[in-house]
Amino acid sequence: MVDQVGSLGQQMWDFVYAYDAAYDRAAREVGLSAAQACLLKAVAERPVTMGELASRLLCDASNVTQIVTRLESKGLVRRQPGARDGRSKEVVITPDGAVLDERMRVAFTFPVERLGLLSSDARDALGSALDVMLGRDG
Amino acid sequence: MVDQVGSLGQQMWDFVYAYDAAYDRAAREVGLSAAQACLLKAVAERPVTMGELASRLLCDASNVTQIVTRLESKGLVRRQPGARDGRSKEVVITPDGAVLDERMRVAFTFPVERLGLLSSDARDALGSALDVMLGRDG
DNA sequence: TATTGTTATACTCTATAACTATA
DNA sequence: TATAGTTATAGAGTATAACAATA
Repeated sequence: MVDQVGSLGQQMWDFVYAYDAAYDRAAREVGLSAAQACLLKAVAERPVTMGELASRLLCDASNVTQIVTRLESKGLVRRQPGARDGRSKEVVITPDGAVLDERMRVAFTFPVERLGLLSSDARDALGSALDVMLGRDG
Repeated sequence: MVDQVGSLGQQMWDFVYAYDAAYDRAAREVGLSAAQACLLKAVAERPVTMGELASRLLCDASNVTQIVTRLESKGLVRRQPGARDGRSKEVVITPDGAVLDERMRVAFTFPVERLGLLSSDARDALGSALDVMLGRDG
């Protein structure tokens, strides 16, 4: 059992390694860093405050300030005053930003490619395993 | 089917995100950056040349130079002349480095923790799926 | 001449501490 | 006074270009 976990641990490492590398490559293909692509993705769903971005990206607020400033200077997002709280700011994606986010999703072929190698049953099994490991059932 | 892949893609994203965050946290716990921990892990197996490290870490050689220099200044690795080729250098782990690498493995509890949530059958299924997605059979 | 590694440089990511403005 | 965000600063990761030493 320990050996099974050990070997699985190595496979998991290799897979995450390949996943991260592919994400980084895709981001650079569209002219972004991985961190920028990540933030753009978060903002693409809906406007998000700076603080919320820091929470979701698991980093310091001062870091978010800089990444947003860079994306803003590229015209991909803009800051707007927070809805209720005069202190807060929301980051909103621009049309150009939405286009680039979509290009990024297209460029990041890794997940679809790899999942496409699995049988339907294997996909089901993988989905169940990920649910459990993410604490989403059981 | 497309929806299945889409949902699975999100689960995969979430899992990789959690994995990366956990690795980063573990590295910081032992006083390393993720990149430093990664290089130390590579060198822990056996001496590796600078160029080989660049290949394995998927980065430029000049980057490896800097990371190795930092690890060397912490006394965790050392450079030694290459075996056959007088131009090359091998990076060798020191006793202190080996201790820290082991501490890192202990600190990085994420894989074992999460795999421990799975049944034996689910682990088998996950292992098979990863093999296929990593192109290691079929 | 080609290759291994380093140096110089520049940009990005990241965090800490001090600060401004608002609550 | 507490909170949201920014600024200043510093260390680390990263790549490109120019370079040294060796093959």
